[in-house]
Amino acid sequence: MTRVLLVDDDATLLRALSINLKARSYDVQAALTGAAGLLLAAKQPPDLVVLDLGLPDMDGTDVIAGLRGWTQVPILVLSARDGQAAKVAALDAGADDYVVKPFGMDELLARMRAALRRAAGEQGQPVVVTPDFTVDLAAKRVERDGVEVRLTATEWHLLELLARHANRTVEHRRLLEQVWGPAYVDQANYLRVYIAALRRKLEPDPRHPRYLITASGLGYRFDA
Amino acid sequence: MTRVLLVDDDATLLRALSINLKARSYDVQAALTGAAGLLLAAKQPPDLVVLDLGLPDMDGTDVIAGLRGWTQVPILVLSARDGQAAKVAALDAGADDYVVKPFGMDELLARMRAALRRAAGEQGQPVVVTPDFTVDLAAKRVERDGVEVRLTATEWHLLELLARHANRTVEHRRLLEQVWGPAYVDQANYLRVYIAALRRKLEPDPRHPRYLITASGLGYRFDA
DNA sequence: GGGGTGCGTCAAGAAGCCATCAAGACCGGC
DNA sequence: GCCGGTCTTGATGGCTTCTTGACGCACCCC
Repeated sequence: MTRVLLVDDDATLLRALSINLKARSYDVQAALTGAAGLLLAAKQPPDLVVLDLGLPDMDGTDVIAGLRGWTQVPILVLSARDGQAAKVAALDAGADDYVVKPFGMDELLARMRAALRRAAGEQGQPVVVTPDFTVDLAAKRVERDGVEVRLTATEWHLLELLARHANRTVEHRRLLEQVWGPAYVDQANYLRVYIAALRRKLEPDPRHPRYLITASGLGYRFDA
Repeated sequence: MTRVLLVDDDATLLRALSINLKARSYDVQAALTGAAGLLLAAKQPPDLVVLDLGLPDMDGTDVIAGLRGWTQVPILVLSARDGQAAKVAALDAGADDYVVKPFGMDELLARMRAALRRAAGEQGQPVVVTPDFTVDLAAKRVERDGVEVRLTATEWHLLELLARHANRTVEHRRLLEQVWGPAYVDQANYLRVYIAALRRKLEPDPRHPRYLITASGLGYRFDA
């Protein structure tokens, strides 16, 4: 299910949006402040963020920067300000779209669909195949010799991240940020433990990994 | 250079846009009709399409469909119609953004940048190629004769820095500061040791380097 | 020719990183 | 409250990588 994070200090609007989105089978999370929004996003990375710029606790562009520091999630900005300068600032800070309040619900939904469609397109093929196992990113399943491999939630997050960047080294920081959250960027221990688990479950010879490659000092790479 | 295709039947607006974009170093192509636009796009695929919906020869959504049939290029729609239905129709047909005329030039440019930024993210960063090896900056990988060359973290940082400034001499201070930190700006020893390591691993004849060139007294240069 | 400077090479000890294991904490279902 | 699985955390040993100093060479200036 598509997870949407709403950040807006106007509780009435928040509720209206929330109801509308839930009725359309989105998985909705809501925050009233920028700080709460960033925290929620870190805990459970959303597929789309709808962000009101007029928050009481933080400047809107700072919230955008806080997200862009570690994720490429589409950000759709809402704002009462119609000036060009505000729009340019938000878009250049990393927002994907800018909608002026008051807005029509149908338009907002269409813009959300457009943003999600683009983001989905980026993810590429949903299945990664190797001679020894296959990773089905859409179904969240891993098969080896025709048998499903049972992965824990954390193992899956890590494998998914690596598989989506197959053949590219992903840095320690990035892995830790995406799987455990921004607070864990220097807990490299976690990576070792879970990479080891994945190797045990997937590699033909866990002692000499062929797919989950260590880039010493840099990160790990999934070679397809 | 970024190629932009403008499709609009209003010749005045077309010229104004064109001048503005060219001044910002975009490579601009213009079409007055939907048919001409589709033809141009097919001939020389653009990086971004700016499309006026009110064309004389075709319905706007048909132009969008004609593009979406074979390309994921970002489409930014211009329209005089401000109704929600028109926006929803265009966005759901495959447009990425919808700007109502009259619009501010700064806003349009910011929305173009946002669309291009997203599209660029999909492709990944550049690769530096030489006759003897290739440096993939995004994947953090180096290949030589089709075989991966194993680099340590420090070796990679140094090579990356040089590759990103290919064909330009980078000063000792700068290299040391970026790779080892500001406290090491006069530890020129480190550079010798690690440049030597890179030459051993990458140069066809490490004794007579062809790519990692010493600029005596100044710094080093990566010749591509 | 002599002294100085910058560069390339080498090697050995120090330091850091990685794989692995295991024990305790935590959390869910029953 | 118990039990199984999962997550966190710390300790260990092996290995890679980094740091450091020494040496030789080429070049330049005097």
